[in-house]
Amino acid sequence: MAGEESTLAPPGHLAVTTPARSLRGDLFDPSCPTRQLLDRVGSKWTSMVVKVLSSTGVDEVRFAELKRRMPGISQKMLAQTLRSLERDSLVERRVEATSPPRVHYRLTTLGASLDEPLAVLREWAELHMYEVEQAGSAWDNRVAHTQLLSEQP
Amino acid sequence: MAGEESTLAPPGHLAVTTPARSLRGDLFDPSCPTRQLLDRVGSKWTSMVVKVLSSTGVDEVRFAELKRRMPGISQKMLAQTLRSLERDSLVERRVEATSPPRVHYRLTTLGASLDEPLAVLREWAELHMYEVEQAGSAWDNRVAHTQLLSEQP
DNA sequence: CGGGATCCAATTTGATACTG
DNA sequence: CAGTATCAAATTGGATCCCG
Repeated sequence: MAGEESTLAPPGHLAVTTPARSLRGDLFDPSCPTRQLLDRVGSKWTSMVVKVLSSTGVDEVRFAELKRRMPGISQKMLAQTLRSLERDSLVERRVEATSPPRVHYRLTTLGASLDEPLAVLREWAELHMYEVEQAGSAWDNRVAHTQLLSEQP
Repeated sequence: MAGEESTLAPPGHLAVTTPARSLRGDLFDPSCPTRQLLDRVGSKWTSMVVKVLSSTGVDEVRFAELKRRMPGISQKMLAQTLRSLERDSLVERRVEATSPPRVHYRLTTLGASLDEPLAVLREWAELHMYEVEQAGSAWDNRVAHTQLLSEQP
């Protein structure tokens, strides 16, 4: 995920944050938009939050409900992921000032639009990842076999 | 990236590797195809290798040439990324037994097909990441400002 | 309830040096 | 040339405890 507080502007002048995109926008430079997107969707829970928020009937979901729909996530990671998404304007946060307070999350229009590319990725995964996994197992077996051979005295 | 040698089958029985996909294929379980794909494309150099191999005129590229086209990558990371992709059957490796040896890489059909979903992601990134970055800067400024206020004695 | 703050373990990446 | 091996640094994720 993007550094939580590491990106804070040095106090005293406003963050301009236009590092003069070095080359063309190639994947290797950190300011490349694709690289930045990949860093986000690659982080463990981001895509799932987007998916859950986009596939629910009601468009707002509360923190606890969200957590319940994502078995295995800790409060910390859920809060962290949500704040990252909020920072990116992909998610909106609404607080009901009751006691105890209720906090609702929803995708922004921008966030909702991200679900489409992710759906394409999901589709590819469902079509082809089985083949990838099979290839991986076969490769591992070949490696194990090779190692056994070279260990013979 | 998937563990390099951690996935080796215990010597003595073949790896069956069908962990009875726990629930539906939801993103949170490690055997979910989308999760596995995300782990791969999320790793730093994978997507770039796919892009470079898919966008070149000649369909085979040598190791050094590949490295030259990816400023910033180390030999180690390039080799590691390539072997991961080879393990996944997304890339094929061909060795010319000359001296010194020449090693050529190319995308498999499977690997080439992955470029399409990635292109969709790239397109979204180019359309919308600027907005995301702007939102991030604004958020950081708000946070910095809030902190300054709370620091007043 | 909805987090923030800490501490810690595991992974990932990078720099460097060595080799067939 | 095309790697492998090793070590150190940086990130990331998770477990916990605490708080309004």
